[in-house]
Amino acid sequence: MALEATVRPPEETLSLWKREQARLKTRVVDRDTEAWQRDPDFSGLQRIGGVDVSFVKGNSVRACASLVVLSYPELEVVYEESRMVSLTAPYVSGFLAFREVPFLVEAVQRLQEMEPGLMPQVLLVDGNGVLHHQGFGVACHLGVLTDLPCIGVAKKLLQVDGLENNALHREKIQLLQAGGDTFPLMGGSGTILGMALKSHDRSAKPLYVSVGHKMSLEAAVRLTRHCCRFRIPEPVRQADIRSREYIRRTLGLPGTPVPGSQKLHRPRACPKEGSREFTGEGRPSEDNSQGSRMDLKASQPETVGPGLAVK
DNA sequence: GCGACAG
DNA sequence: ATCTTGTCGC
Repeated sequence: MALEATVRPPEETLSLWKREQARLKTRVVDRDTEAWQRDPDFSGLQRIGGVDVSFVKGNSVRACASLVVLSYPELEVVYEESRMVSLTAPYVSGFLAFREVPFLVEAVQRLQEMEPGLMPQVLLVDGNGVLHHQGFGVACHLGVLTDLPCIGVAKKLLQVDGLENNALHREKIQLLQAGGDTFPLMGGSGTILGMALKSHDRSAKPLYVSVGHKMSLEAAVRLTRHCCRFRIPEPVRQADIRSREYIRRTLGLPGTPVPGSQKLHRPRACPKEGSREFTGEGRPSEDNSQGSRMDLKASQPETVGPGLAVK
């Protein structure tokens, strides 16, 4: 059975995860690698991806992972895939990627198979990049595993390396005037780990932008700003909206009983639907037979597609 | 016992 | 992340 994605993993698992983060961190590229990233108007940029995972309320395992692709600069959704998944790892601050990234990588892989022409040129990720305990947040993790440029966009400050959401920090926030205003987030070593960004004119809370992969912080901030019709950049916002919507429409549908309810309400046998999901297309459904528990599974796929190799 | 805590 | 209604403002 799927492990309790609620329990804190043993220290042994956490140190394995840390080792994996340290190993993959050496592959992060924290500078612009594409021509469009340096262009004042992002000329050449046509597709931006966004990913998010939403959860089923009373359930720590079931979730919906969404990948959307938006056109640039129109910011219209040109691709969407939302799919129910069964999480195997619990949420532990600093190790978010081990919970969510495997399903996001799979989504990118399916996109590469089904609609390679819609592969995004950059991914906006809900969470941090190098602004992280080990300097390797979920945006870096997804970037390295897919070899796509990635930007970390967090809604709350991760208090790490001396960064604190204290009075001084809140003062700086209040000094932000117009949309696009920023201030640097400097770690203890003096390195700029990210930027606080007022994403639009009337947004009290800033976004915390950091480099994920294959992009400079300056370009990451500028692009994030260009994606904000509202506080949350459109690619991430659309992924969030659509993953929640998918859950809302999926819950209560047959074939998806709540774990404990089966024995109580359905003591008798029914056709073995098991834990299959309805895709709405009658396609075979999700089966995260990752085989195991919480392990190094988040880093299992090392390649996504042409030119997207990671060894 | 108390504070911290991306999603 | 999720639990939750109304309310103030453009």
